[in-house]
Amino acid sequence: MGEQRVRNMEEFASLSGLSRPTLSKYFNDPQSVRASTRAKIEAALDQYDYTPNIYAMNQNRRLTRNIGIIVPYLADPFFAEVARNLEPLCAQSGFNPILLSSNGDPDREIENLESLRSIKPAGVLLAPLGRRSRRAELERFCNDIPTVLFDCAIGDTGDAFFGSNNLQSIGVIVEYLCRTGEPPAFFEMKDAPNPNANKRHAAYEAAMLAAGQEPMFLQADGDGWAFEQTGYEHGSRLIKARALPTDTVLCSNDRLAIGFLAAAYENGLRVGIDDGHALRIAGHDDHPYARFTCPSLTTVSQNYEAIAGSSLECLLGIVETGTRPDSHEEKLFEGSLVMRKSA
Amino acid sequence: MGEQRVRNMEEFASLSGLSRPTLSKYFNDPQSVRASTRAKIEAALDQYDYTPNIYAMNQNRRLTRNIGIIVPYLADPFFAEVARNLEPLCAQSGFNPILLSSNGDPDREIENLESLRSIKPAGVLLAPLGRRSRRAELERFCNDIPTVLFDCAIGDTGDAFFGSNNLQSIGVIVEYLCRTGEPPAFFEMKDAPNPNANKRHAAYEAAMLAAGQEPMFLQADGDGWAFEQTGYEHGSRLIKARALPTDTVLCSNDRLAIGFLAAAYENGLRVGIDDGHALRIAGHDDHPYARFTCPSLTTVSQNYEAIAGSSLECLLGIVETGTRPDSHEEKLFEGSLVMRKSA
DNA sequence: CAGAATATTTTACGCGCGTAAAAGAAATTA
DNA sequence: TAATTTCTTTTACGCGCGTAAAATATTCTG
Repeated sequence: MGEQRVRNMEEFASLSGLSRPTLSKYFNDPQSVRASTRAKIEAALDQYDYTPNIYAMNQNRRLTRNIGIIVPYLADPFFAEVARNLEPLCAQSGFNPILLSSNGDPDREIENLESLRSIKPAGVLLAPLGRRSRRAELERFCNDIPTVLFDCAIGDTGDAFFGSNNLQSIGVIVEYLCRTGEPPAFFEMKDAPNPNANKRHAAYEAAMLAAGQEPMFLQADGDGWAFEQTGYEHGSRLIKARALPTDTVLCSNDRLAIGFLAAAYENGLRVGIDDGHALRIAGHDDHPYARFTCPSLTTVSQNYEAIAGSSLECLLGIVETGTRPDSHEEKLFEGSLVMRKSA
Repeated sequence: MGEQRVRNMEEFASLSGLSRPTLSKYFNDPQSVRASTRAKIEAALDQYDYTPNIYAMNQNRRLTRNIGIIVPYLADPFFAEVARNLEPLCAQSGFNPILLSSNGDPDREIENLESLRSIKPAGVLLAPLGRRSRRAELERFCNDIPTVLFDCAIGDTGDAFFGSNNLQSIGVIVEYLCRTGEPPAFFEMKDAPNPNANKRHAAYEAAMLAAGQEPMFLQADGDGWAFEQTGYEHGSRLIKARALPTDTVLCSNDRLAIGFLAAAYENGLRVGIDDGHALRIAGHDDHPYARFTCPSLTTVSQNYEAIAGSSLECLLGIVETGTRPDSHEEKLFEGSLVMRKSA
């Protein structure tokens, strides 16, 4: 490929026998020049080593091709997986993903947004922290820059929101648990950082009432994003105190369930659906490791791909048409029951 | 804070009663102007809403303040954790981290490097894929741009390398296992994507010989990064075929061990160190979830923080002095035994 | 093949900032 | 207070590209 290094577009223009503005047009959109011209350019591109200076391009363009992606916690496998999938999708559409993690810290969330702002992104995909997010500042950002929220909604902030239908998904698993054994108690964080947790709380309550059962809540206090630890500690406490009101526990998410499973195991409680079980434990999300817990975790899957894919598609639509929707779109994807061995 | 929006440095200069070059100097390094001047600038910064245009800055600066970070697989908790820690460290030093994942694909690894190249980063931290990496292209990149490798070395490519001392860490756990029970068989991938796996293989062999034992290898074929799945499938096969040569298995990494644990559990094998155990399983890395497996996983910790921290420190040193070392530095951190319940 | 439609070139300007050199002002030293 | 050092201003140029308008060339249509 490239042998001779070319400094700038001017030089490359004369080498390829074309004018600089034509090349500028080509680099903005290869389809915008005649096919014969395009062939010439691409031949020259093959012969010489030249790439336009991104900074000079972005300085003058109305719109960069940067897409910001902000997740609340990168070490959470759910978000790592989403980020991993989003990256190539962006690239395929000719956009440049900028991945940032808030690390569970509302200040960092805002810092990330401000740092994105200075990059003049075409748009951003934001999975907010949730209840602790600084709402006013988020809204100000969304007003200035096309932003699609996913995973967790903040009122009707942002041009659109894509997430899971917690009402449906919790409904499905509560119904399943009630049908196949004792009705489940609901294990959750007392101060959940994420409004999804509140929705799941409400969904559980509704589903239990619908099944003619009395809701039972088990609430752990614990801070931040160390869900497994919280699940383990509070789970141990409950088991040791024999404070479980039923033999079935539905955890607000799989990470809590993983911790609870560890607690049950260490306290010699046999978890599962086979005869002689002492406890059934179910989760929510279909975490990448749910398949490998002992026993494997019964849960409700979140449609990761649909959520990530739709969010990006929606954002790119806004970016490419250049018109922001006047109404806040919102779409919730249904979860499906994943029956394994733990419940 | 900022009320009136200021377009450019020129305008901000006149508003703050200073000259543009002085401001330019300030934004490059606040310490380079007199304290009284700095106070004036910061007062103005408080009063008006102005941030320099990054693109214009980077266009003309010899050096950007971008640090590229490339990891082989973002959904691997080890790398997610490293990335999560690296981000704020960069920011604290006034650098801007750009996080990219190779997703296990050598082509993407090179694409990521090329995409970084166009951003003219001050330096990059690279955890390469390993054996599948395109070595020649990596080296070309490292010649052009200050690059520190971590986790996995590729010959002596890069200005420096920071990783784990596999010889020592495997030695420690092999010695422990031999001392406390039957000598371990070594469970690994047949075609490991990562040279660390080869080093661990050799380290196991050496440690076993040193302990006067015959090395025993259990090799799974499986592709890519789905280690848990591979560990589970091959583990099930071995257990069902009663093909384990000893009651102790040392897995090349924790993710394999997590899969193996699941296989043992499903096949009714009691794993652990207490009396009556059928199997002992150990891992390597101290994966974030190793604490929560059933039973909790005995393993050797990698010093994540030291590896990530030292790599960044080294890179920033190179960047800030502007001189690249003439010899390839290499530092290996020792792992420490983490005794839990599985072995 | 003429005329219309479309692409390309030319020309010219602007973006927002870095940077260098010389001149001027302020702070420090003796 | 004068001399010296240090910092700031002025002036001027350049970076690599976007973009607009008018002139020119190419391709398409009938």
